[in-house]
Amino acid sequence: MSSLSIHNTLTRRKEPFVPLVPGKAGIYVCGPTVYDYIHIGNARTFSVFDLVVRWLRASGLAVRYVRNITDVDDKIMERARSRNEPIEALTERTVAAFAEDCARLNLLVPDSEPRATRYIGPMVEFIETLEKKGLAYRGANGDVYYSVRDFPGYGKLSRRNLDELRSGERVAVEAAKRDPLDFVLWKAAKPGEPSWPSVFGAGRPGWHIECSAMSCRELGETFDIHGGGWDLQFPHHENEIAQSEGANARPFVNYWMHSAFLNMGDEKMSKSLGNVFTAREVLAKLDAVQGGEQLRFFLLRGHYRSELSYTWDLLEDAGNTLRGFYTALREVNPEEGPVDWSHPLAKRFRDAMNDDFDTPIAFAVLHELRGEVNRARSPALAGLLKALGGTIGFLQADPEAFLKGGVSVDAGKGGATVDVDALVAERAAAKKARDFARADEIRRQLDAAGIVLEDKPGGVTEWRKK
RNA sequence: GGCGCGGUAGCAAAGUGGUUAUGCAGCGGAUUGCAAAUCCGUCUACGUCGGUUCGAUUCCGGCCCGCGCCUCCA
Repeated sequence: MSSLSIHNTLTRRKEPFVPLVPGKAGIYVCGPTVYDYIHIGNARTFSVFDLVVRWLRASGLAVRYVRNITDVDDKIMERARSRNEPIEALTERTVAAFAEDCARLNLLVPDSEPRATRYIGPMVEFIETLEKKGLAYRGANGDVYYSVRDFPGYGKLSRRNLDELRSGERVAVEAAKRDPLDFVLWKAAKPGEPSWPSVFGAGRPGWHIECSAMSCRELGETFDIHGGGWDLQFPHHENEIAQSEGANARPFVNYWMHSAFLNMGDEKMSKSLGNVFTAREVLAKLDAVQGGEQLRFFLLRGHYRSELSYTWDLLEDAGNTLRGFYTALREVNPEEGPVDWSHPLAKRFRDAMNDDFDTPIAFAVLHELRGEVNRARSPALAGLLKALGGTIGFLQADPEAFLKGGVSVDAGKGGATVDVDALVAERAAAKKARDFARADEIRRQLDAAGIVLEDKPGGVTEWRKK
């Protein structure tokens, strides 16, 4: 029986996963900054870690899953100001929208979603500890900074050498910093900005400190897995390590996981290129019933450490493939039940997932299983297919409902909605009378409306969305 | 300049020192009133030049090409 290996960014290699406490796992994922809807790159990252959590649980571990919400930040303040909306109204609205997007993508609700604004106290205490240990200092401008030169090992995650980091070349360095790479822990209050009282004076926390303080509260000083997008490696996660290990004098995280980027075609997603799509923009273009799982499948069928290109064709391709799975489950009613891990295909699926979440192979196994289901028409095998898909958050919808899709069917002529069932019934009568001309006319009419008819043995006609 | 990643068939995407990845698309066949679905079969591969090896897509080196981070960023 294979066991899980995880690629650890700290060591840049796959390592056997050994939980801190046998049978349990703690995972912290850097969540959204709630000033706008999440984009599909965010969706990829969150989907990846949803997959990780699901697989850890499928492996029998009791997982505590924490994903934070950053609700105090410069971008939030700017957005609230430009929209002339109170900050809290903006963040509450965005948090609610985020929850909707997650639900469409079939993302698990984390066990805890700590918000920065509710952990100001712990953050201040954290900074106090750092100051006592000589790792933090107060600048002339009232800000409190972390002194990176006083933390041995700074750069170990992103493999950067302090002297090679030419900070300040591209951005002006704050004069109050002793070293250009020092980062802010506490920002002194400015007029019109939200602030909290503290021993450092009124102010608000820097970005990095929330994750150190909240992960410590939620998961302890040392925990198993910390995840996020590739770009967070530096400086965010490097700074988290400096803060947490500096304050606690213990290892912070055992396994660092970073998901690769999603690009727009062959271009990087960026606001200046104007090619940032929100998850809900993409979902709006997809079928109301199928779209969420289609997007999830598109995001997860490649390996999480490989870059992924977003194109409409690839999204459609993912939809075609996914429909293939559901077609098999529609044709052979799956037995409900847990995974039979003794089945050879189940073993191969597990081996693939245990090999650093190798979803391309896992899905290849599922395709083989799909073929077996169709050949053998075995409810037990169909049940295995569904159960295996379920371990990573797929194939749990009702197959017929999934294949019929969710949007109203429009004939494209005068905007009239087609009554599919009535037409199918009429066609059945025509077929019985051997009026194939009429039957084919109805087929064509429905085809034009995006409906494919499938005649089954016994005179039954199924239909699905094209 | 520093650090790092990748080039696999039409498209996507794994993996392996010698034996079919897999999917979508295409093509042929079975099946079907016609279709669809399904099944069977099938065509396109491992950037380039060398090295190691009985044998390399798979290990090593050079080269070419593409890309990322070093600044807020999933």
